[in-house]
Amino acid sequence: MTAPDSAAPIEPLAYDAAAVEAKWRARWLERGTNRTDLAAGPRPYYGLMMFPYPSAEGLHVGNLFAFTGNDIHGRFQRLQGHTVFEPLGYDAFGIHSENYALKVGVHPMELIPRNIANFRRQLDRAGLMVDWTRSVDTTDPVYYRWTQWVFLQLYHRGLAYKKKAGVNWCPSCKTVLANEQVIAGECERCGTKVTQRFLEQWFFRITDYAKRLLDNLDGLDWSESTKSAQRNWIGASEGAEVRFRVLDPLGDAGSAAVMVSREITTGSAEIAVFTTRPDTIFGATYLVLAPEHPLVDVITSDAERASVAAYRARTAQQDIVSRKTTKEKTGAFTGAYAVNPATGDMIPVWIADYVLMEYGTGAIMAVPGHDERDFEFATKFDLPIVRVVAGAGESARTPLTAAFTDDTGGTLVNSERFDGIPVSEAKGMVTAWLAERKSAKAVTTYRLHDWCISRQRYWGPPIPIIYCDACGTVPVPERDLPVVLPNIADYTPDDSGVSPLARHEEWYHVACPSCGKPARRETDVSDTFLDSAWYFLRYPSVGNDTVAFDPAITKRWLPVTTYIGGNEHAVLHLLYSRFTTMVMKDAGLLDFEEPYTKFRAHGLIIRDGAKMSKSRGNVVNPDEYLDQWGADTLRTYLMFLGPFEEGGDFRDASISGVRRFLERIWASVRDASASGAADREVLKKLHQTIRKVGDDIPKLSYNTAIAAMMEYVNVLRRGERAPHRDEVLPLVQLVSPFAPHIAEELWEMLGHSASVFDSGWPAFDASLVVEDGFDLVVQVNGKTRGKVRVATSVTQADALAAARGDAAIAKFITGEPKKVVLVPGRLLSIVV
RNA sequence: GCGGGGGUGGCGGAAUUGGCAGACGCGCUGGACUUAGGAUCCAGUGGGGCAACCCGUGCGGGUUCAAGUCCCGCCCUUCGCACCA
Repeated sequence: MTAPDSAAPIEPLAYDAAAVEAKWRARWLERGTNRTDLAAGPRPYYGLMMFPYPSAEGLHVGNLFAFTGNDIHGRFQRLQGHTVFEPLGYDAFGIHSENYALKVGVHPMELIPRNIANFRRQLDRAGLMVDWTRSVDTTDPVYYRWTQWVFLQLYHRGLAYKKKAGVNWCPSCKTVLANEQVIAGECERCGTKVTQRFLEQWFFRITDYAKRLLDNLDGLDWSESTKSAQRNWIGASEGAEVRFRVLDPLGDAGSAAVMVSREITTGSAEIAVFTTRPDTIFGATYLVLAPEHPLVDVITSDAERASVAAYRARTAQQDIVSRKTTKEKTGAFTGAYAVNPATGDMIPVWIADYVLMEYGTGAIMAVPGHDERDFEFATKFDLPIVRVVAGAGESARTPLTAAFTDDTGGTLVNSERFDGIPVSEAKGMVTAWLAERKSAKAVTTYRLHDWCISRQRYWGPPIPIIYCDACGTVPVPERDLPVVLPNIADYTPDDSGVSPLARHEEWYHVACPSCGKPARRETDVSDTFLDSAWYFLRYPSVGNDTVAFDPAITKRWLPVTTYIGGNEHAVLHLLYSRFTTMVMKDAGLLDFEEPYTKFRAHGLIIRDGAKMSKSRGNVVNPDEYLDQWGADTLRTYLMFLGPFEEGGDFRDASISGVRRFLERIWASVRDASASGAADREVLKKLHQTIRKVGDDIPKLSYNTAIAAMMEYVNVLRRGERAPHRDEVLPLVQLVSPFAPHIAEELWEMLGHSASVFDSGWPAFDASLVVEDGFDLVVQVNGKTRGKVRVATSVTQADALAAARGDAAIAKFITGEPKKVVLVPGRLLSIVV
């Protein structure tokens, strides 16, 4: 029998990911599917994702993972009827770009646009619902004009100031290094010994906002890990500031009695210290100042001047990192003495580098009996150690072989009127007692430092300040913004420690905006964290070049509804943008002070159990996977390999399962029949799935949502049954946030002409999932012995009867039940 | 040291917050269809045992009819902070 001329049976249309994806990329562009109507769309939903640094290597699967997770969330919100705004831009300034440009010998102004073009190409393939008409590029003068404007707002509010600060300096790279670039006192790149330099730098007074930044955290819907990292970083500690009077260094150091009387008449200097343990003041046997402390010059005796100067010089040379990590105690005696306000004793004043100028008051009262560092120091320099706290089973005379630092269980000893009082109570009591005598006050100190925004480099927005001999420091008037970063050929940093911009004469020299006389520009550029501290304010106002952010559109779209990003920015970026927002609020420019209502940190994609890195050679290039599997498969796979907030291990092996899942959906829709009726059991599973996926997506439980859809497809296709159209149509909507291209194609195959993303979310019908009975699990003496089918509303007595009627279970019910517990809808527990 | 996550089959991971441990996927085993299978489909798959059953969520205790989940004491791991007074 030969077939008639109608040829072989028609090949069923196979899923061709590349064709489908190309078709829908073009269609979305042409229809403007991803453009957001910012002015009129109902129920605004601002779904922000952290913008990437456009590296020369191109998009990383880690970026893709993060963006996809955010995109799914955004597409889901759109299906729920929100007007979703999902912008994306480029964070392209900074030392990374500059160093890379120097390395490959291509100017950043040439390199960055090239990188951005490549990023854009890759991002377009990823199927993100990004509104590209409102993108930002931090290196574009159209953008950084407003970054400079933000600087000026802070400057005008007295929140930007200049001060000298120590920085890590690599003499070989001729550049300032961040603390994390210093490895064991050496430059991470070239291995040269790092030194410390003092440079005039611009700072933002973020410490003025420490309390607000800390207190507001409680009310934010953020990942707990992120809030905790911020709390850690702000580092509030409660304690007391205690003042110690310094004795006249010229006096006779041999007699305490004489000294005390002299000191009252001369009224010499006071040293303020910060302590979290005011209760231990009776054990404060010496004071220590940071070597940089301004009082050191005042109090140092002639006899000690040379050794103090030598010690200070040595400290000034040391790099900042090794100073903080070298535990070996060093120091020098100043020759001065102070009075312990609790005991009246004369105690020596030392300087040591274990005391940091930038924390607290830059001075401490040393209590060697109850602080490990002080104990070590006192032991080394033979200073007195006094016990003032006794732990359980200890007395005032129990010798101290190490510092006793427990501040929960102890009671005070050798502390006069406070003897016997528990440490927990004594803290407040001692502070109050000292306060009465005008020697102390309760204070909270923060670990947070002011934000240094100066960079002595080329690739950043110039700080908009002009120095005039007549007028002093003059901010660039807003009408003169932007201060354009000049395109200079030689942007290599040099040994001067001054930005390369200083070498560009015609840019550097400028007329003073205030008096017109010759003046000079600030040559530092600002930190990239300033670029990203306000970018979310800009997106909705992109295109409006008369303001940084339009008040009406800002009111409509901000604060950001959901922000998703990596935990590597949990501290600095998020803190700086919160601070900037608070300042804008205080300036009356915004009516909210927390920029991100909800923040979730995504996890990290690792490979072979390790973070992806070039040196390890385990970096996954998304292009390869997009070519081989398509964006829909890669997206869904990335979301399936683990919980979104934890990340997961990328492995080639399991991607095929996800691809098979999409193919099965494709075949189900292709083969669906419109005649007859949908199967009731299948519909039940469908509606359970609608509920599950709808519950899981908002929780970012993408992996379990996908698993639920896979389960449904297994039911749908069981035994190679032919699905009904009503069984597959809602599935296309469910899967669409994950696999948008194939969903659009299938939606069209089902006869729709509009986008699936404007079709709404399938309705969940509770009546379809009602079960008329269920399998009751029966436990006897705590062990599962079987299950019986019973009615949903079964009573305990009926359940027990049913269990007894099942031979396999009944044989374990050996006597009269002592106790019976029925968990409705779940199980029956019988104790015999 | 302080703070935040984690420890579940061969692997990635589920488990409605105290209620059938191992959903879903990979891998593996067997089968079907095939000239063929690295395609597709079906079935099985924590360990032990012929079986009835027994044992199993890092370790040791405890609470409970019932513990991966709660309590106490440890171990390991990962991330953040750290000479911060």
